[in-house]
Amino acid sequence: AVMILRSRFLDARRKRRNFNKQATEILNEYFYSHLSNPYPSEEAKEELAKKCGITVSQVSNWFGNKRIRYKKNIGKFQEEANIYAAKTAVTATN
Amino acid sequence: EATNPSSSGSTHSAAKEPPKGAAPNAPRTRKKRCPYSKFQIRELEREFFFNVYINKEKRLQLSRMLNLTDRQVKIWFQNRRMKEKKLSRDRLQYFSGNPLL
DNA sequence: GCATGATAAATGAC
DNA sequence: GTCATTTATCATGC
Repeated sequence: AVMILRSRFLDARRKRRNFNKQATEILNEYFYSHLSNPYPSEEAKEELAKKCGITVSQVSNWFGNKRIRYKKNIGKFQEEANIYAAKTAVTATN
Repeated sequence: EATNPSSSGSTHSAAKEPPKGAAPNAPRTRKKRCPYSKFQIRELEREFFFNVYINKEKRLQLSRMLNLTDRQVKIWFQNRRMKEKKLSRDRLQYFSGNPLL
């Protein structure tokens, strides 16, 4: 039984599973509200991880991928940026 | 599996190195990431199994055998130690935090 | 067929 | 030396 768990763990790292929509919403919300400095602190990462139901490493992976893919093609993310900008604007007024 | 998928077997000789002094303007281009071959990985892992920290002598020897720079070997061991640490963290979290499914 | 998460080389701060 | 990161590559989801 232990061996089954162990083997499952070992190859479970690269068996990718998409995050649920809510987690992606939370991550994007933070990213686009800190677009000038999208580098969450260790504490912020832990809080994001808890809220998203993922690990801190996964949060780091997400931000690493997001930063470079955003930088590489800002135009492609423009619509997404506007959406979350508007969303944070609404929450700010409330 | 025997041959190196990365072209020419040499991962550094063909790569760009800072000009020896001809061009003072230094747009030092970052070295392109070059995945290592199965053979290179096996030998590096073999040495890593014996000792996580490699001394300079074995490092030079390995770099010549694998056609890598000593700097590449040094960095590989650094990254490999970080990987080991992360694996330990993940294992701990996986086996302690979760109920056995 | 690309989007996306994870991993592998490479750099730099400290 | 560690360690967060950048970048390209890998593997999978859909």
